[in-house]
Amino acid sequence: MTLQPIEVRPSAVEACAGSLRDAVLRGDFVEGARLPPERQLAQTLGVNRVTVRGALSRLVVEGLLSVRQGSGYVVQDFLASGGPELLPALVGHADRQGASTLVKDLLEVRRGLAQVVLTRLAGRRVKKAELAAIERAISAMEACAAGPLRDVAEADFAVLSAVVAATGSAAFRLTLNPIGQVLLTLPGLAAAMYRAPLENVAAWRVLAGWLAAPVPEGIPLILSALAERDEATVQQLKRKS
Amino acid sequence: MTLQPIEVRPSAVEACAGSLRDAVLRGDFVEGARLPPERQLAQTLGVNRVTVRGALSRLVVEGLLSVRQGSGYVVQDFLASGGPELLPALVGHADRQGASTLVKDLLEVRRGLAQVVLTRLAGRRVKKAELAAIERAISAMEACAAGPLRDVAEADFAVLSAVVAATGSAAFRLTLNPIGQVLLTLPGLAAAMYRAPLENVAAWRVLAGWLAAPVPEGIPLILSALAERDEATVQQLKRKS
DNA sequence: TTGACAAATTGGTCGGACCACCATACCAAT
DNA sequence: ATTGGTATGGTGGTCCGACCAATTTGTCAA
Repeated sequence: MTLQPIEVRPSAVEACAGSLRDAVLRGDFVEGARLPPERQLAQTLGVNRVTVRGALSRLVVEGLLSVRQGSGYVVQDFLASGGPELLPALVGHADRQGASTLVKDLLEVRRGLAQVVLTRLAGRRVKKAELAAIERAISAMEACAAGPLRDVAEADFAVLSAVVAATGSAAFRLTLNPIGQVLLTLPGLAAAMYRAPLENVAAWRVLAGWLAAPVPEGIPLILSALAERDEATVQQLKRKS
Repeated sequence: MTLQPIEVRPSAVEACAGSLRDAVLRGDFVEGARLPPERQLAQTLGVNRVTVRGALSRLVVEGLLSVRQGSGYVVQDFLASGGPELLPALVGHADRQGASTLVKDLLEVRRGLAQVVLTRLAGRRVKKAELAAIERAISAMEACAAGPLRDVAEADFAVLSAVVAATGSAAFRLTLNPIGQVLLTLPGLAAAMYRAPLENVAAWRVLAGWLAAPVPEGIPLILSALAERDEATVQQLKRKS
């Protein structure tokens, strides 16, 4: 009994949201154009109006649509108004080349944030409690290294999250969270990134060691290690799928 | 006739979402605890169940709650699962000191992303079309420098957005978008940041000039200028409110 | 004590109705 | 011909009541 991959049936509004999101990203509706009215969409999708309303409001939050009472839903330029949570859908619509580029760029963003975090941490004393939390997260990752990849990925993100938490900055954490969640949902990414989970654990241990005496000179080494791992991940991703 | 600040009445589900969000962030519900059922919340808030459902689903997307059919809504650790769009609400619940710290950190995140973007742009040739778009955005900002602050802030963000767009990376843009939107909604921030809009325009022009021949050596100067402006903004914010 | 079963609770969906806002076309006054 | 008001239909926003589906809880028998 290694694992039990439960499968959940997505809710109706989730299905509707996915369908509509795909349609928008596919370009079925011209940007700036108006979507069909809710009632018509409901009939087309064979679902109640309340359900499509839920889906549409979701897309509005995501930045794909805007809405005004009495007027209707208009397609937005999601690159100018959307959030990172759109990336999985974008990856789904891109070819192999485009998908790997998207992932590569997202990892670059993550490294950039990591650099800011490390820079901020440099020279400061990290509280013992937070250092202990990081150690705990690393150990947890080591513990599930042989288990399902999904758990490894989550544990890996938990370590990074703990490091970011050590900055004591809510803005940092809230900015990183969506990126981590996106990385978790990208299919095949975990398989490409955690081919040898224990190496990742070792890398984290290096970072934890640095945190004990965070001198700025140590940052480039850590960052280059991250870059190496990310590069290998992208290469593996290209080769695989 | 300088401007006409229209006022819109927020929708019912927005109001409900705000009320519930405040309650959660204020700690009225213990983390991990279950919220009252939808029907009860509807009665308490004096609104239909459909309406509170909309508000609750919104909070789920924001990472404040999780939900399971038959079980209920449970409060999440938003620092571990929330997105940057929570920051305005957080600022509203913080004291003066905490609020300015939140803003300062968010600006630090933005500078970090700017650094990554500039690093990526360095050494590459920026396409003429994108350079022109940046110039256009700067001119648009200059044009509305004397107008309402809200427009200045939007134009300023549009410039940064154009610069990021020059990277050709969707991940970069989608990561930055929420941060920009948050900065736009923070009350009083525009007043603190754009006390002399023309200076900001001049700074952008410097950046645009660098983009014509993006040598890595020019990056620190631009970044330090940004840091200076952000620092001044935070100081002004502390002093003011 | 344990396991299965039944009832109550709770979120998810449905159908229809009405209200508020908006877009358009039309008409009257200038 | 232009302007301003008005009427009509369309569209999103909210409400009501009902039922379905998943979960939790309580109960009882083995």
